Amino acid sequence: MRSTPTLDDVARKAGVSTATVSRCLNTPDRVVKDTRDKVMHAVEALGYTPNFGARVMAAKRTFTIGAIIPTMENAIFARGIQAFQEELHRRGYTLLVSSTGYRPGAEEEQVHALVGRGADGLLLIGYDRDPALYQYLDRQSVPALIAWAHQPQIDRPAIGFDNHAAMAELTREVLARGHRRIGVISGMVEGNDRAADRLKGIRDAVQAQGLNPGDLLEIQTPYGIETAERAMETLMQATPRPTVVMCGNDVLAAGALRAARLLGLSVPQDVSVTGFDDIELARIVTPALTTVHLPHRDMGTKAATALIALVEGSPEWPAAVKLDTVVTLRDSLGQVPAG
Amino acid sequence: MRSTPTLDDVARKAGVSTATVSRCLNTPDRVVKDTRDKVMHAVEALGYTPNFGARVMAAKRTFTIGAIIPTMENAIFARGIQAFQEELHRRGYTLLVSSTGYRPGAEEEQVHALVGRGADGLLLIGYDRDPALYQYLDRQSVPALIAWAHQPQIDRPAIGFDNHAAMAELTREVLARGHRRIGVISGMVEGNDRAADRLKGIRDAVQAQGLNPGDLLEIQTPYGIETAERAMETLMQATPRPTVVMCGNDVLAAGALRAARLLGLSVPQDVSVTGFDDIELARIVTPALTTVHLPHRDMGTKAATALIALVEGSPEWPAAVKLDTVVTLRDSLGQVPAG
DNA sequence: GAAGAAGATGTAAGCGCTTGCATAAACAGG
DNA sequence: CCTGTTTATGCAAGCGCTTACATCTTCTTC
Repeated sequence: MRSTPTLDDVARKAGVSTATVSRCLNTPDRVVKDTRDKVMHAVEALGYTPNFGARVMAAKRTFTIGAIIPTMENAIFARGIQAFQEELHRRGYTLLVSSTGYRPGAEEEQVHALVGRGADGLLLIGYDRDPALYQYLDRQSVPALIAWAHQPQIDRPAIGFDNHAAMAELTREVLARGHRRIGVISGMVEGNDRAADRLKGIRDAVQAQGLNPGDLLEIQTPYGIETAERAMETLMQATPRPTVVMCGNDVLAAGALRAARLLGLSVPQDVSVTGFDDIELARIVTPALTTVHLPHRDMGTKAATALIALVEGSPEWPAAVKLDTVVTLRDSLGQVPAG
Repeated sequence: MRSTPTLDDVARKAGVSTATVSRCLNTPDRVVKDTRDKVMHAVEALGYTPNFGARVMAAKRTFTIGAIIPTMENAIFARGIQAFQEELHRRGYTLLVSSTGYRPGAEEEQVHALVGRGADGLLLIGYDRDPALYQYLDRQSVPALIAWAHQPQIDRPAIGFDNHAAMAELTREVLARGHRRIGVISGMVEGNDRAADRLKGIRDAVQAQGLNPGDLLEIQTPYGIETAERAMETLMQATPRPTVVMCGNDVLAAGALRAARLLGLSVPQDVSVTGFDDIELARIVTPALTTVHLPHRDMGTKAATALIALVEGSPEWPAAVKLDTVVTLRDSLGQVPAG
């Protein structure tokens, strides 16, 4: 097993110094064409790839961005991350993604892994994490951009949505249709500020209407179709039954819809269902979901631009950017059933 | 901006040599508890993280696996990759994912990036790629495992499904229900052997039945709900109309279903639809999709085990492992309509 | 209590690359 | 043809870490 060729091998083969080879690869115009050809030829012949570790160590710059997301299974992140990566690529950066699988402690691990690997910047989801992690990032002076969330009062670069306001707005639509018995299927709020904000949005909107948030029938459950089905079954056993079930995201809503169908309930005649995110799923299910549209791709692209600006130390970036959301009315939300 | 602390800083602060610090971090049991505490304390205080590049360079081993997938947007890969990552993590490896977005040439780029970054092994999707890339990997002696595909005649470590056989089996079910006018919505087959195999599976099964594969109404389209809708609309304009539309995957099928609904056609009374993959989507849409079930998570887990074995130079791994698929009958496939 | 074994720690040589500085080559102008 | 520039290349010092080997401590054991 011949070991992989090094700069030195190339240099020797091309009959030049390692410095020249390095320059050929990094700043080709500082090398005369003739030499460059010789070098490139040697590179070709040897099948040489620069050793990234060595390069980083010597050059202090990696053009690598890391992203840590809770899970890859969720279309929500997939969408935005894909756009994020596309924009990064366009700008000459490489994206490395890793996921925590909602495992506690995993995020810290991944941050260390990515930072150690020389990531120039990090994309993180939501604000909610151990302050020590922020400290660590500051100390390492690795810029981090928070995405999918927006809390203007927190002074961190972020880009996202006002989950609270968006869900409150959707709730007002629900209330306007006469619904008063409201079921809620929320994601787990612990360590997930998106889920927490959405839940709070419902509560606050209900309260603003002069109703008692304590009357909400809330269930928290991990994201997933199946778990949502279980939750829906439970909610549908309450007496009197909720006339609407608001879900923390579209995946949960899809599960709720499915459970309703299996229970022989029709949506929205017997019970209404709402989602959040407006992923493709929302338009595929029957009936189509009333939900909150989030501009995921747009966010991904903007996040890339912002993070690069941060990394390259560009002038200024407003601490927190808020992207607009749109309550999107479709068939799954109807008037409260008579009686 | 204080620069990030190095092994040296830690050593100085703890009053030991760098070698001791390194040992504390890598082989703690070779250091007496007392010293270890001192060192760990210094590490803590300084917020030290080892520089990965340097470590790789010195140690030649990264415990990093790279995966290159066409896209993250597709639940199909997401599922398997998530399982892959979970297993890797359990075994002490870190997964770095990057996606090509079906961009030609992107895969090569990513392979170089990952290999340069010291990936110990790579997970690649499908067989179909420039032979030069395989050569390169061999030369660098970076083991690569091919997933999501299975071609026993090719002597490369792989784990996947027999897409051809599976689709052929599904086709026989379709034929058994009397369908003869068959529409096909396939993914783009160029550079995508999964799509190509599935398509061929249909053709061969049709031919085996004594029919003419040339009579199939085939459309190739990029993956996506919308594109599938367009394709379905086109197919439904044919006269006589196909009585069944077989799709290259569940996402395409979901689009076809949606288009059918919009056209006022009911499934399966007016037209049947089949998918492939059996992602969650398949059970959520109405009617539920008849499709081919692929054990994605299982494959992800097994792929991790296999790749680690390859990386660690374990005895032997059968060149190509085939996982079983199951034709799963649900409501979207019915008997051919009368008349 | 001395000799030897076993264990803990330090020393220093790289790993492959970039880059400031020195040197050599090429060119221009008189 | 010589000097003064400009340009192309080489030299060599690290970058932060691991690890064989050397050295210094502790234990054992008789």
